[in-house]
Amino acid sequence: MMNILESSNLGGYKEVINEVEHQRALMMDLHDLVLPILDPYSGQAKLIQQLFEEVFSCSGKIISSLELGDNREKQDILTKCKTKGGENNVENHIFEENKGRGNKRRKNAKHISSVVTQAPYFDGYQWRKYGQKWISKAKHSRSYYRCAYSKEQGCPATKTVQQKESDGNGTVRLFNVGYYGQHICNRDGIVHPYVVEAAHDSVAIASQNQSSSSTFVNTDDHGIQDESFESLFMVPDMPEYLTEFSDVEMARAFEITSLNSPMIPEDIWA
DNA sequence: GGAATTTGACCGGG
DNA sequence: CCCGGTCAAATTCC
Repeated sequence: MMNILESSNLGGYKEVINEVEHQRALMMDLHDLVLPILDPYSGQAKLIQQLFEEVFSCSGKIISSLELGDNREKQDILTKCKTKGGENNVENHIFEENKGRGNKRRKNAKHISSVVTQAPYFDGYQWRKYGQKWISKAKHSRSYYRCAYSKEQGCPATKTVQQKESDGNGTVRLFNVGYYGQHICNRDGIVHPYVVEAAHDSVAIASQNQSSSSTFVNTDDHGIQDESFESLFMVPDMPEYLTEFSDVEMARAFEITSLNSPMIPEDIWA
């Protein structure tokens, strides 16, 4: 481990990051197996949820700091090893320009980390969707979220979620989740799962967006059918942690995300 | 009626 | 000029 960290080649951190991400994916599998068999109303279930939450929080932080180290290292090497011209300042600009241009557009926030997960909505933060795009020839659209407290607290954190093109294994849906900008919002201001639970009783959250997106049926050559299934469980407004696992609807929704439910149209690209 | 989402427009970098 | 990130009007949801 230390050897890897100390190594000066570009792949050093990446290896560790990959391992942690793998660990994360395994934890997610475990999570998906365990949650359904728990009695949602038992205190035990809450405790287990909490433990999962903490584990994910930890690995998230590890990945985050490793990515930062990785970026720093890459920049180092980039500045040492010359390349063509002033062109590679571009990367530096992205890192520093947060104030340079006073205006909004374009990645003003630097990339923090990327995670591959089965549960892109479970990361302990609340997000609000602000966009969705079909990316080049990707099979799935990418959704854009910003911190739910971006307005009240000016939190610059954003994230993108895009389903990975499956690498043959058809049983698991993986999502690429990219995080940009550091959270500056007050964590105390964030409602915790258990509070939320008490606050509003169970609703069929997972189905609330279906109707509105049903207009999005297109028989183009671009697997747009995907979109209809994505809307089945891509619940932009849902709290991004496990919280609602205590209610049956939510547990079912997550089941859909992780298992290949027959209710979900097959990926026509598979 | 307010809040959140959807979706096409817009913008800017490469 | 294309691509992808963001805006914002329209729409939906509660």
